[in-house]
Amino acid sequence: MAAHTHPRQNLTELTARLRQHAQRITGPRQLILEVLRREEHPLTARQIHEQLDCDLATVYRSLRLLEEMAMVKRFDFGDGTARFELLGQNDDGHHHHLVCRECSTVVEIGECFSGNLEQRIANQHGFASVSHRLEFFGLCPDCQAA
Amino acid sequence: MAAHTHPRQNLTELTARLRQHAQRITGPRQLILEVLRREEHPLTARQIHEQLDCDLATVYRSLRLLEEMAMVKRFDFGDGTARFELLGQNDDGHHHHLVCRECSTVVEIGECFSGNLEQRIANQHGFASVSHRLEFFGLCPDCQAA
DNA sequence: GTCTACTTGCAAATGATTTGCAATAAGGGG
DNA sequence: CCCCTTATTGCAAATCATTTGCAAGTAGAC
Ligand SMILES: [Mn+2]
Ligand SMILES: [Mn+2]
Ligand SMILES: [Zn+2]
Ligand SMILES: [Zn+2]
Repeated sequence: MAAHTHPRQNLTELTARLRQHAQRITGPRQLILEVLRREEHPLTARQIHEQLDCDLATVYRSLRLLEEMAMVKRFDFGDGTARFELLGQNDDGHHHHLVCRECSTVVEIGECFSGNLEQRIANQHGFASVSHRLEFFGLCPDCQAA
Repeated sequence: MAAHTHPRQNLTELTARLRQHAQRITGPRQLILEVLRREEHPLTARQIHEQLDCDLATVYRSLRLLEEMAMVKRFDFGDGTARFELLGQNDDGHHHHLVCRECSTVVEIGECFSGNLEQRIANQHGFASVSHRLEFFGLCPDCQAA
């Protein structure tokens, strides 16, 4: 399956990755990875913190580190709060979401528009290493009823 | 031309729109519209404020009002700061940007992927009134050289 | 010109995220 | 297993964008 599948890696594998980057395997870091490993949708730092027993600042610092190590990916739903998802071993994690404007339900979206468009835009303006950020918003089935 | 064209409306026209919404034509509101009218790229509340002589809070309040009146559109480049563009009379302002990751240069992009994809995603998950937010990021010609 | 509701300025409050710093713990070497 | 150096943590304070309470000011109707 695609990007929105649970990275089925175990903690051992994850700590191995941490070690590779010459980082220390600390309690908070392992716990954060465990929490993320169980979720299928991106979590906010606060949501992660609620399931843990360490300082919020530590959660933020760890997430930033894990992001730099490409072990987690940051998403932005435009509500001023970052969300994070665990990345698989050799996964760049590029994918999108469909978010309910009413209840914030999240649906993982693997599809994307043809890379053609992005390439054309890059060429057209002489930009290099172009990437994009795309999220969909709408009303989920439940919220349409209400 | 497309969405990224200057709304060539004059202030009279703009104040007329304000009046339609039973809002008062105040100094700050006119000034904000004047500032936005001269720009071709989205501006932050702070940037607008720098060109004015009223309180920053007033700028935020006015922008929110103008947004609700569909006279300005809010954009999010993922840097935690909202940006605003003036909207043309009957323009929903839907368009995208290509932003340099290095110097923040902005290029207006009128193109978009086929509405087909959006429709398919909506149907597939039973969502209604689906819209999307899409921005491109890359290295502009200048920043590639350096 | 008067009157009233809508607006503004100013200061304080918010909320997410970051940072300084002293206390603490991880992992290599002995 | 102990020690030592250095990375990491907890806590509190600082940032930053944006919002909000409130008293003073003003646009627009009469
Ligand atoms: Mn996802
Ligand atoms: Mn634009
Ligand atoms: Zn919903
Ligand atoms: Zn650039």
